[in-house]
Amino acid sequence: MDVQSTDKKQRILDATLELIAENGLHATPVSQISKRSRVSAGTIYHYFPSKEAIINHLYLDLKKEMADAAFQGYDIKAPYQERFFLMWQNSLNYQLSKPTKLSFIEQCSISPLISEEAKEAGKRYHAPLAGFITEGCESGHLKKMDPRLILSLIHGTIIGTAKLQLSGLLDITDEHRVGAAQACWDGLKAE
Amino acid sequence: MDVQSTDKKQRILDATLELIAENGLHATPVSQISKRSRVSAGTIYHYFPSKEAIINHLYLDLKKEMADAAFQGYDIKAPYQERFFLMWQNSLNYQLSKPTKLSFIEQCSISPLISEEAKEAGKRYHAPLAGFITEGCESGHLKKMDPRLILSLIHGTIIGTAKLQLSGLLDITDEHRVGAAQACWDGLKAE
Amino acid sequence: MDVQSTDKKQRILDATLELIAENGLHATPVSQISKRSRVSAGTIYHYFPSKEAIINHLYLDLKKEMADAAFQGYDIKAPYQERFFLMWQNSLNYQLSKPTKLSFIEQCSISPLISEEAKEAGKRYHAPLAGFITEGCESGHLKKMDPRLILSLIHGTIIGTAKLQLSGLLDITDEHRVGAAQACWDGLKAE
Amino acid sequence: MDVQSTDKKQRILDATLELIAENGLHATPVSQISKRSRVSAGTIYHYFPSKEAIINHLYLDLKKEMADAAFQGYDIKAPYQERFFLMWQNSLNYQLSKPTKLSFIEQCSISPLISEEAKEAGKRYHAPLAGFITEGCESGHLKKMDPRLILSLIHGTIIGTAKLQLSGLLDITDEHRVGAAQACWDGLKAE
DNA sequence: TATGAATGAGGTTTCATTCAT
DNA sequence: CATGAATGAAACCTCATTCAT
Repeated sequence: MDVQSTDKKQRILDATLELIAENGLHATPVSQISKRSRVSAGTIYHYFPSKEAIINHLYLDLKKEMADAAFQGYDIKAPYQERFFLMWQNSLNYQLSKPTKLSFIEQCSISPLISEEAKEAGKRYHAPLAGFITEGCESGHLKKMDPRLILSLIHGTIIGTAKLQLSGLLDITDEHRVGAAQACWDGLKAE
Repeated sequence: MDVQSTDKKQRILDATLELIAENGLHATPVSQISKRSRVSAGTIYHYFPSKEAIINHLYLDLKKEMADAAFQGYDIKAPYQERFFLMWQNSLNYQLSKPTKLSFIEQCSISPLISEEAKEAGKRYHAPLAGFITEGCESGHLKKMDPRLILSLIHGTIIGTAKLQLSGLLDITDEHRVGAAQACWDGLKAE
Repeated sequence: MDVQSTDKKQRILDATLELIAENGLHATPVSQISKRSRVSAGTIYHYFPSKEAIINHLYLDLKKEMADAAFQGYDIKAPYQERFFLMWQNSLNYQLSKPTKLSFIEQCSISPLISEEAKEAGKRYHAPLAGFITEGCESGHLKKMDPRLILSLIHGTIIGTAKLQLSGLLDITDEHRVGAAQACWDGLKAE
Repeated sequence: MDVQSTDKKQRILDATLELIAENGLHATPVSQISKRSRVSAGTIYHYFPSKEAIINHLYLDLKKEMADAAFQGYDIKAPYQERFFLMWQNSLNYQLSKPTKLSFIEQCSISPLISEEAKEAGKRYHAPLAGFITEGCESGHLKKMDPRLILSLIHGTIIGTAKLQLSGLLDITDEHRVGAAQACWDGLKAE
């Protein structure tokens, strides 16, 4: 696949992401994706077998991107708490800087449009994060709870904070970021 | 509106909720709502002006129900922490016992299908909860953070926990409930 | 049929006339007729077997009314030309004073909604007018042309003048009325 | 737009015209237009944004065609009366040879289906005709009446004559044509 | 590879009419 | 007689997908 091709495929994905974030999963016909991406309807079907496939592809791309974002600047030798804060902030920053992506993921993650296969693959991207939590539990930095529950609680606080900004209810300042991360840590750290 | 009528209206709402939880906001045509509710398509439009109206109605109903559920057994004279745990558990129990409702709300809360008007009205149901948080901040039981941020963090932990069960990743036991609630409290209580 | 009944029947006819004049033959559902007439949908079907029947009834009513209107103040002993002007003016005045009726008739007279039977019956109301024209031809007051053609030409000038006002293009003053009637007479009188 | 496309668009317009003339503005569903034109329902919406748009387009097409037809063989150097007769006959011939078009226009000209915009545009096609009338008034060939009224009277006699044939009441012969045109001229010429 | 006209199944909604009350 | 909730056929229109060019 040459540059031209990669470009078109990406434009299709970008347009789909934007439109679904703007207008919703429903209300995003292929014809609009075609217009926004400047790729003809026929060509879209050259790159993807169906509309559903575009969405599943996008879903996986984003899942991977989100997982990767968390580890930006990660230093395995840093103290556990420091790494915890880094990853929490990384994740929140990602969500805040790409609101369309949060909107898309939230709409799709429940929808049956996403195949079980894609959901399964999406979970695999969580493995490093899950490992980080397990490490914390075992090393005594985190409470003795099921790591999956801890991960969900962390994720919940990040999404909760990001949605607050997304919904326009509160502008998330640096002070809010630090406070929220601290609250999350205070709740999960072993006493 | 007599009993018969109320019944039909409710059947329409129930069927819509179930179908959207099962199949997604998209992929729930009126024809299916008609079949599932055993109310003819024409009659559906006798009770609601549009499909959108059904969904908005449902959204508001659920928002109210969720807000009310939180206050079940609320005793204003109980200690603050006790009330905090009660409401956290109430909310989680609600989400766990009505997984279709969580699925529906999560799909809709971002979707442009929900009118700004309905979103606004939905927020009003949060007022008592918001008041409870503000009280905690002012009385020194909770950290000095923006009450809206605190509320979002609490909500995030509840939804995060509930989704964990909904996705089949972990069966939430009583022990998990207590642990998660405790973590939430530990993170937000004034030290 | 008592007064109450007559009243309801008339209200149905009046509402139908108004609505069709306002919104067109299409775009006038029975539900609106019901609302405007303050007669329930079910009751409408007590008075008329179908929507089509209402329209046919209305059509015949108006045809008769128009024919009658032409002869208002008719004096058989008056000179022919005087009677000609009277009837021309009567007819124009009728159309100008009841624009909804002109609008209705123009929309229906071609439509296949009007049964052949009703059209036939409508024509019978023209008999006196046709007789008046025939008389003029035979007495040498009018040109020696087919009376049906003469009647159509007269009718055409009246409708043409009335529509001019109806369309808002020109406000028909007394001077215009007289001028148009004179032109019609000048065109048809035997030289 | 290639020949194929033009062809389809025209077939849609032709089918719509025929069906409305036959069955009325109401009672002409898109499904029938699709069948008669041998263009799938979906494709119809590729060429026109709505059914209303088809009808408005048709309306304007016909208005232009009618206006153009009047001037067929027009010779500016011919005497006024000769030009008057030419245009009157041209217009009548047009209406008689295209009865579906007359039926369509008569049904639409009042209907609210035709947008104000289209009505306005339709009127512009009358400008040359209006100019011809004004010229006659100013040159002393026609009576000193409002040119708009004169035009309406002429139009009324043409439509009246054409409808006579359309309704099957009288077969319009050449003799009738000449007689009617003469009557119209006699009525409007300056004495 | 790329296009976009074409398709027809299926979406939402309307409506004339009926019937239990 | 009167009502209006109920119906389901059919209206208008959209959309994922295909295919001739």
